[in-house]
Amino acid sequence: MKVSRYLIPTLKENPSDAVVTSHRLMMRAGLIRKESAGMYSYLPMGLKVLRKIINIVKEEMDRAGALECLMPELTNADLWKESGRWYTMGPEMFRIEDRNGLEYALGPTHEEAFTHLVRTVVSSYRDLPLNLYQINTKFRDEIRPRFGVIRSKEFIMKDAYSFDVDEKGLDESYNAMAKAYRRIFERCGLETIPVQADSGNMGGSASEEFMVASEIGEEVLLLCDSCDYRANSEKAEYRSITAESEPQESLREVHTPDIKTIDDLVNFFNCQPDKFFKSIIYVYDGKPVMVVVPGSRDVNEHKLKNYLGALELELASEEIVIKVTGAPLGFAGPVGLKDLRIICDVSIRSLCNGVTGANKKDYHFAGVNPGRDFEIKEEADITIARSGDLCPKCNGKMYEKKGIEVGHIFKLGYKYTKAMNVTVLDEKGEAITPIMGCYGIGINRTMAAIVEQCSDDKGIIWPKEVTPFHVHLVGIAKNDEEIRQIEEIYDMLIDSGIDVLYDDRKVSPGFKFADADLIGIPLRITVGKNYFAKGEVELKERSKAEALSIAKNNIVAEIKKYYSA
RNA sequence: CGGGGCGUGGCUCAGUCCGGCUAGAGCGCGUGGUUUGGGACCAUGAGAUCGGAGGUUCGAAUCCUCUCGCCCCGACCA
Repeated sequence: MKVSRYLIPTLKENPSDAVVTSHRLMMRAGLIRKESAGMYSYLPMGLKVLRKIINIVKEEMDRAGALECLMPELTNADLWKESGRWYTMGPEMFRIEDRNGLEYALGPTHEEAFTHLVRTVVSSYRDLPLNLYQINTKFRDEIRPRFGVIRSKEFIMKDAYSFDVDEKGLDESYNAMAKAYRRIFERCGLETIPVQADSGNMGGSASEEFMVASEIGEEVLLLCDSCDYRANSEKAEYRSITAESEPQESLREVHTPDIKTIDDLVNFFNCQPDKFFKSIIYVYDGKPVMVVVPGSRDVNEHKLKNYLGALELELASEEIVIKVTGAPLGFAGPVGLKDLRIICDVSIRSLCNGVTGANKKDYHFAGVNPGRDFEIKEEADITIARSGDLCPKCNGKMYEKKGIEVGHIFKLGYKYTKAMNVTVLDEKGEAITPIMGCYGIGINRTMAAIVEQCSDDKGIIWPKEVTPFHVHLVGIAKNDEEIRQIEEIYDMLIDSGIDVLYDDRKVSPGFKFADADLIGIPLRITVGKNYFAKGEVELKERSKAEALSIAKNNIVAEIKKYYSA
C-alpha cells in the first residue's frame, strides 16, 4: 500500500479532548476519529488492527471448540421481560419502540438472545455441550463514557455462552475458555493479570477477569506480594487483624452536637477511626438492614449483596434512616436496636471500647463493647480490602494496582436457563436444565490497552500479531530513477507476500520518520542514499534505537525471520 | 445527576475580564520555485455564519438570558 493512496490522517499535535495515551495516539496515528461522545469511527488502518484482534479471537475461540454465530442487535423486549432484566437493567439499556409501539432494546449483552436460540434448537443431552459466540456491537448508555475507546456507548465485544448438562461439563467449558483467553491476550502482545472477580448475584462459583495493568484502569486489583493471590477489589478477601484487648470501660452517652462523619468523630474523640463502629443503613430488596464496619473501612457492596442474596441494594434515604433508627443521618448505631437486621463485619467482634451512634440526634455512645452492649447476630466479611491488608491465602501483604478489564469469564449457573425455561432430555428421558457459562472480550478496549501498553513518547509500537502492516518502507528519492529503484523493492516485498506500507510522499525524510514512529509498524526499511551508493538499505525495529544495514537480497529473509521468531 | 472547564478556519490556540475599525497566529491545505537521512525554506493563495437562538447597545467573539455540544472530577460509606 502506498501512503499517497491510503488514508492516514496523522496529527502533529494532541487533540484537545484526548487525555489518555491510547486515545491520543489512536487519534494522532489516524486510526480513529470521534463522531460524538462515546462513539468512534475506525479509519482504514484502525480497522485493520481491529480485524487482526478479531481474527486472533476467532482462531482461539474456534480452536477451543466454540461456534460463531451472529445475533441481531435489536432485541425484542419480550426476551428481556422473560428473564426479568427488562425491569432490573436500568437506564444503561437503550430502549426503543418501532412504529407500532413494540419495544426493543439495543443489545447491551446477549444472554437472553443466546439462551432463546439454544432453547429453540437443542432438545437432547446429545446436543450438548455447546459454546456459542459472536463478535458484534454492543450498546450501553454509559453513565460516563471516557478514555476514548475504553469506555464508549457503542463497542465491539466477543461474547460467548456455554451450555452444559452438568457442573462438571461447565467446569470443562470454563477451563477451556480460561486457557483460550490466555492464548488470545498473549498473541495480542498484552500482558494480562488474571484476577478473581465477583460473579455478581448469579450464584456463580467461579469468575476470572483479565486485567491489563494501567494507571488509567477503572478497576482496583489487590495483589499479594508473596503468593499468587490476585483479586478484584470487589471480590478480594483479607485477613483481619485482631485488635488488642483492653479493660472494658462502661457504656456512656456523649453529647456530640452536629458530629456526624467519621472525620468529625476522630477530631471530637481524638482517637483512631477504627475505634468507631461505623453503622450504615441499606435497603435490600425493599427491606432495611444495618451494617456495622470499622470506621476506617468502606462497605463492599458486592460482598454485602452476595451475603444477603439480594437482587438490589442501595443506601437508605434519610427518611428510612430516621424511621428505623429514630435519629437523623450520622447518629445510627447497633446499640439498643431490636427490630432491625444487623450485619457486623468480621472485624467488629474484636473491637473494644468503641464509639457508635446512639440513635438519638447529637448523641453517641462511647465505651461500646460488642457482645455486652449489642449482640452480634450476623457476621460476615463485608468490607473492601485495601493496600497493606493481609493476603487471605498466605498472610503476605497485598498491594493495589489499577487495571483495565479486557476480558471476563464466569460461571453463570442456571439463572437464564431456568428463567427462560430451557430443558433437554437426559439419558433417562428426563428433562434437565442446562447450566451456563459466559465469556466476554472487549475488542476495542483490547486495542486501546495494547496501545496503552505498547507505546513510547514518539508513538505506538505494535506487537507483531496485530500490526496493521508488516513493514514500513520509507523511500528517500531525489529523482525518478531513484523512485524506480525503491519501487523495485516495494514490488519485491509485495511479491513475497509481505504486507508493506510504502511512504512514497514527496515530503522531507524527517516528516516520514516521525510519522513512521507514530504509526508504529514494528519494522521500518529505509531506502535512500546508502542504497543508491552502496546497495544497502536500513532495517530498523521500532522498539530499538539502532538500525541494521542489509543488502537488498536479504530484506525478505530478515523480515520473515522477524515475524517467525 | 452534582461540581468544574471549554466551544473562534481542518488541527492547536490568542483575543472575551474592561464591547469599537477589514477577527489573529502557528501547524495543515492549494499554486510556483528552491530543498531532501529526523516534523525544510521563500513567494503567493484559499479557507471562519466566533456552537446555536434571543436580548442589551449607535456598535457584540466580548455583556445578559436561554439552549446545544464536548472534556474533566465526583455520584451518596452518615
